Amino acid sequence: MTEVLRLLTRAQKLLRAAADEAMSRHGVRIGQNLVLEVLWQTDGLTPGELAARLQVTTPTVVNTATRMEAAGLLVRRRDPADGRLVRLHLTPRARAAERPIAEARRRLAEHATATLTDEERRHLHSALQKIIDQMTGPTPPLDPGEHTRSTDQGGP
Amino acid sequence: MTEVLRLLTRAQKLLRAAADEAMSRHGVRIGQNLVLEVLWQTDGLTPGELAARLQVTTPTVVNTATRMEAAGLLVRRRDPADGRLVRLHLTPRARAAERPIAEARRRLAEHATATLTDEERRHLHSALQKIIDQMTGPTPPLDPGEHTRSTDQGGP
DNA sequence: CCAATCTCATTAGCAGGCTATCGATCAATG
DNA sequence: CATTGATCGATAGCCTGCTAATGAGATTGG
Repeated sequence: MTEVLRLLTRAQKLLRAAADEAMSRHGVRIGQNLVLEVLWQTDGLTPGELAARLQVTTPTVVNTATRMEAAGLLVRRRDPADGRLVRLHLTPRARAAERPIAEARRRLAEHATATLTDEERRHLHSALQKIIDQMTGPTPPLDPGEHTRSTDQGGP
Repeated sequence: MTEVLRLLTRAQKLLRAAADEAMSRHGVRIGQNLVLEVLWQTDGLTPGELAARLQVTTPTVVNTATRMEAAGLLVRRRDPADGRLVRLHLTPRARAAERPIAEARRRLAEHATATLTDEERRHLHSALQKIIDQMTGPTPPLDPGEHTRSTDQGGP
């Protein structure tokens, strides 16, 4: 029963390590890749917006952005209209990494699921989705609009 | 195609967070739980042995053991026969946590897979196993002796 | 027997995740 | 207009994982 959870953890760890190794060859770490995947589509988001899309906390994005800035992958610009906001903009270096990284990602996914039939992939997909629904549905950890609220549900 | 990987990551993250939260109620964090699960069965292992069984590196076990020692969950004893070895022994406090934590783990696994049929669980299990086999078998991520040096695949 | 080597645990330092807190800025209200 | 409250990024500090380098102790070869 709990065996499935162990397999899930193990599989995810292997995939994460493989992804990190592949992307590191292009100067991008696994956590940075998540930010890139969003910014490649929509440049100039704020840390908070990114955190919401990536389902991580704002400090995680802030720290990752700092490392990416040091690596020359993005720059911070204060929003002229709202001084609280910081907008993250990709550099040409980050844009240049898009193709090879997307390709590496595709190859990894293909390799990992190479021994699965299409039906097995569909089954896997739906089973994972059910688990996610079960974990997020009955006890929603996030309210739309609210972000990273604590899990405290007891009254005041 | 890469969607399955995303779902896998997301599911694992949700489960990990839920497990950590549940175990924290018993004074045990998620990483410490892994060590406990092994030591409950076989007390007095060394950090290296534990690392091998848990499929993590030795420093990870050493650091976790240090935190667990501070939390009063285990004690370090030098092996009398071989001064290089350190044996990790559980305290009564760690033994007392076995029941409630096993129970919490069981409940979590049950909850997470509650909406799956037995057949779906079997499919999920085998699909994950295939991915793990694929990631560990055909292309061993590390050659013994080789050190995946990153960011430089080009010639001399 | 002693020096070189090997084996282990530890330490240092990084990445990536979290919560809690701070400081700055904006918005609303008196 | 000034104060107050909300919002947002940044910082501090923790846990968990990794690699590389250190150091103490065992083995082995000469």
